[in-house]
Amino acid sequence: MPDSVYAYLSTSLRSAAIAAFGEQTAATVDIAIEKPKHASHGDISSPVALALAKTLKQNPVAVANRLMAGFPWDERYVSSDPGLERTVAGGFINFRLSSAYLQKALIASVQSPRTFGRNQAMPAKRILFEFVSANPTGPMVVVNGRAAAIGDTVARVNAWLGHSVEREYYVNDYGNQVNLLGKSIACRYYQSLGRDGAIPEGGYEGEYIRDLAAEISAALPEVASMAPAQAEELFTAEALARIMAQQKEILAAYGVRYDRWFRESDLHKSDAPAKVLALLRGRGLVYEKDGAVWFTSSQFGDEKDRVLVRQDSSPTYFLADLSYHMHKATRGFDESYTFWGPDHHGYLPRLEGAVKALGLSTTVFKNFIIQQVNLIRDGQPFRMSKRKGDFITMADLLGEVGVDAMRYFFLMRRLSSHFDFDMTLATKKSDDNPVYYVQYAHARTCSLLVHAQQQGFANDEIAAASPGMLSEAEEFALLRRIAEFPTLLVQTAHYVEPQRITTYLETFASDFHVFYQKHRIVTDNRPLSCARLLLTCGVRNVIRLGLDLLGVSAPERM
RNA sequence: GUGCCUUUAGCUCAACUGGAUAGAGCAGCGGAUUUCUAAUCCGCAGGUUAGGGGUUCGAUUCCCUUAAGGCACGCCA
Repeated sequence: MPDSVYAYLSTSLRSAAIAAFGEQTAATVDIAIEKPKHASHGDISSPVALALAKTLKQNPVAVANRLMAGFPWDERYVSSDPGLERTVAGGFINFRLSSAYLQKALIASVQSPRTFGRNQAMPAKRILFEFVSANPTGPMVVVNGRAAAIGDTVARVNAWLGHSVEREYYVNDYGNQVNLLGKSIACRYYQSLGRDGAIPEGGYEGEYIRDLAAEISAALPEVASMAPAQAEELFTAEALARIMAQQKEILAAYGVRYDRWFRESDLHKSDAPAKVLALLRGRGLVYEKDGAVWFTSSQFGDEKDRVLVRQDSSPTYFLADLSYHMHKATRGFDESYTFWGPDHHGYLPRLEGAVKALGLSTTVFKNFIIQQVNLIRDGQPFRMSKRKGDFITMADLLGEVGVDAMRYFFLMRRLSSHFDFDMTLATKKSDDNPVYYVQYAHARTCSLLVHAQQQGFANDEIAAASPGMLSEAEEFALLRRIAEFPTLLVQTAHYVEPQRITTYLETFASDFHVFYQKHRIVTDNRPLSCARLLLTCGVRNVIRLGLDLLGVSAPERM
């Protein structure tokens, strides 16, 4: 038995098409299953007859009717009651979910909330998610917060679906940037001792550099007696450790825990970069020019060739990144997602080109750019200036708006959209803040169940209620929402679009508020009350589950 | 200059990846509470989907083009 109505419909429509028009014709079309825009069209529909009509050069309605003549109706999924809905309209084939299907979903959401929505049909995969990976040379910025929310939630959804997920943070603790970090701190340290010296070209000038210099020299007084080069090294190592610890702390407070912090420097300690170089060289994709070693990335869609090994024979970030990808490839993941910041979109063509050149599968390695974030305060764009000191970091934003609003807001939009974060709205505890709207619906279900208990409704009695008592339009709307949840998760994971969950929760919350407004749940009619309380349980579980996947709390009282 | 992202109601965004009458929230206006939470609900109004062209039964979605905004263009990471 197919585990979803989608699977049932697509196989059934396929076999009906074969029966009606023969295998050859049926094979020419995809069986699309979609949710109609208007509820009056049914719960699920398929435009397959429109596509077939084109191949057959026949009237779509006639094609649809012929196709449906041999359709294998199954009441466990859809209702075949012709009075319920016109099955064929304008060439679309419309279905209504059966009561049996809806009731089964409700029971599942109430009885096994810890597995509701898990996809048993899908084989479990091992999936790696790398995200944030901010340079350990300064504080994390607001776009890192967006990446953290998205990467973590996509990982949560995949884990929920039954996959084995790992979260990884790539630490760029090697090369010029970290050297500059150490030099900058050393410079501030010597300045504090009254010695001369300027921050090196391209070095870090933020206030936190002074703080690090003071903290480290206080913790490790022996730095005073060290030669400058040695002191620089110590400052570098110690600063990296401190910055990483701080990043971990902030991310943990934000609800994100990584399974692994992968250090770039470890790659350089091994022969991994040399191996990648040899591999590319063996394929004739490498050449020498101006004393450097180049990769022919222009053959792979990049605008020009890129350097792998510099004139001074040190490896570039690019080469290290390729060896990192090779390393990931040897670890046996079925899929490997990398979420990049907006500043990396120019980098992806060469990376994807090289990944292809290395023979790595592009269906395994998937890259996503998370677009920039603009802060809005009091309706005005908040222009950040490091010099003036009015710079808002990820930690600042977290402190100001809190985990719930911050994660929720970052998850409201698709990754590719440039996001305006309205700080004033996010901190507002009012009805125009969507986080509270959804949380309030959850709190309402909880207080309703508490109220029912006080009125003498026992949990057992509610659990044994008959969902067949539910007949109002508002009740069916909620049943459909619950039944829709498993598909929502599959699609969210497939398209990597977490905003589907926030959109879903908002409409779901709205449906519940409407239901609540229109119907009294706890009444003298005991069987009906129990059925409505059962429904309320399902609503509560699914909203809570959705909020959990977003990393947003589900308060029981507000 | 080149590449990438974005452009849908006054504002912020959806539209299940090419389907039916483009939908929500906020803001605006008008209503609903002797009731299980009014952080709620109901109604009204709001559109040439930035402009133009193309592809086809059908386009917000795909292609071309123009415009606007943003980001990136290093032997940094």
